[in-house]
Amino acid sequence: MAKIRPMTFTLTTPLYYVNDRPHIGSVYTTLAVDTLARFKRLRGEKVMFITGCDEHGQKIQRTAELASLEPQQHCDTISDAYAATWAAWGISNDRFIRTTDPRHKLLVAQFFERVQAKGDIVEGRQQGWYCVACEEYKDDAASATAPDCPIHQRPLEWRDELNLFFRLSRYQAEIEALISQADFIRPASRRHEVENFVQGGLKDFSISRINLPWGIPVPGHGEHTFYVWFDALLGYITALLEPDDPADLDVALARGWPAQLHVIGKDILRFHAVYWPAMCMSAGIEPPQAVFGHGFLTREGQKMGKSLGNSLDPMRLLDICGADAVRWYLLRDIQFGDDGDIQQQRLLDLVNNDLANTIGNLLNRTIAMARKWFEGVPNPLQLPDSQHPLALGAAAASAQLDDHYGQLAFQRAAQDVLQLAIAANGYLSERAPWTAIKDPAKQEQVAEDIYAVLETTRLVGVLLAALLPDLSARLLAQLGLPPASDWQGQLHWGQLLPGQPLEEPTPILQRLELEEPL
RNA sequence: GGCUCGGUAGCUCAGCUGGUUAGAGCACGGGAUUCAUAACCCCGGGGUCGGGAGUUCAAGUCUCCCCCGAGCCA
Repeated sequence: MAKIRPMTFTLTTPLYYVNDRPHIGSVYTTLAVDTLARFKRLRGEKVMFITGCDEHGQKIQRTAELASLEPQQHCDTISDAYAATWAAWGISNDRFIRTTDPRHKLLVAQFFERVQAKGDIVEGRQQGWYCVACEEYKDDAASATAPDCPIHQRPLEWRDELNLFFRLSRYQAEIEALISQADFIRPASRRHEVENFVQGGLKDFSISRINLPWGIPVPGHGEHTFYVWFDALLGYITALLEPDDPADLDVALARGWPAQLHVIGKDILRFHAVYWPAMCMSAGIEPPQAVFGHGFLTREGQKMGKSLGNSLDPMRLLDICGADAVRWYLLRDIQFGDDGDIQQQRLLDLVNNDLANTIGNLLNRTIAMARKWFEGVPNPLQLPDSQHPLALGAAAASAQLDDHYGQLAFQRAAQDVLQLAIAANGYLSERAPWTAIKDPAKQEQVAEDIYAVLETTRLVGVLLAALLPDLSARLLAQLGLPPASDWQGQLHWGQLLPGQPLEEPTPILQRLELEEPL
């Protein structure tokens, strides 16, 4: 069955909770989504890449109080830190939405009205043990005396209040149907988890809190504010608004809903794959088309965290290693979806081997030969054509890359490009132009070989554009070319201009050498 | 406690519906080479595929039990 392709490919990172400054996990998610967004753009699709911050809830209010700040001040600070982080890493997001945006509040109200009109809002009494850090009720028995949150190791708080409930239970069948679609929840391993949960029977969940000033007021329900999770995900829709658009739900939806893909950490899969689609259905809005829950990062085998003091500061990492190196390491070495372990030695090995030695040196050595023997791109009588082994290799790499990006298999996509560079290096040693050039009768052959390898290197640069935008641009610049912008045109074999002069090469990436731990 | 997913070379992992001497990258050792960021290219060592039993002509690959780890739900 052919799916109708919407005009806009909307994809999102989570809206990061402003409880604390950005950590490496958020960077990881965002880098992955950035890569996918760049890939889609290179493939000629219109992309709407959304990220932002989720800023309401009791946890934020308390964190602000502890710092003697107004919640809004606190949110501004952290939110700015996120925006600055993305700018520093060169993230190509089209939107940065904050759930404290005035227009967001209006959309939440409109959304709520729709859900209420549908008869999906009821009053109920919520009793139980609550973890503020999770912003979640736990299943501990009411008779427990002083339970702790198993995740946060902090005391749970007893709550007994009147809340508004969303009648999630009404959507049991529809949610089951939705998540049974093969590609709705990925990776598949996590789908079973959600299926299990849903099979257990969906229960209505409370969507409001009383006595919580730091939240969006529930229209028509005086003292209630929305539970963070009810308003947060709507940020994906608010984000679609153009700067001059009115705060109107339908206008926003027309700008690019449904989202094609929500990329999130595995911990919030249920909210995105169950609660959120049901809320959309209730409001008469199409649910998102897919949710991908990736794994978590550890560091040298250990969980990262304040308590262990082994967190990896993203800004420091960026300063020391650079965005290219970190992007390469995280996306090339960790299967997206699985948990991954960050190891400093491994990072150095891979970055130095793959980027500096294999790809960087390929460019360097090839340009050096071209300059030395041909004063630029060689101009053989017969240009290597699209049947040249390297041309075939490049075409194959490109096809596989498409496939792998489609599966969010960044690791494989990275290896596709790397393989092409390895093939080019292998071709050089096989042809040994440095020997052949000594024989005047072989000048023509050398010209052909160098042209083929230079052209392959160009394609390596083009294919790298989504994964390593900066390094790709630096590589192409040394071939006298602009950054890759359109794969349709730029992936064809044979675009290097014969006879074009080449500047003296400079390493596109210095080998990393770290004396101290990151 | 129930369920799910893992346990394959020193490290990180591929191995689809069972079928030639179990693979890759990194690390390590050796060789070749000089165009190049002491880079590139080639070769090699190393694994009783968590343990045990079973099914089969044939099992990392299927079944059962056990051990270990992670997760989801209670």
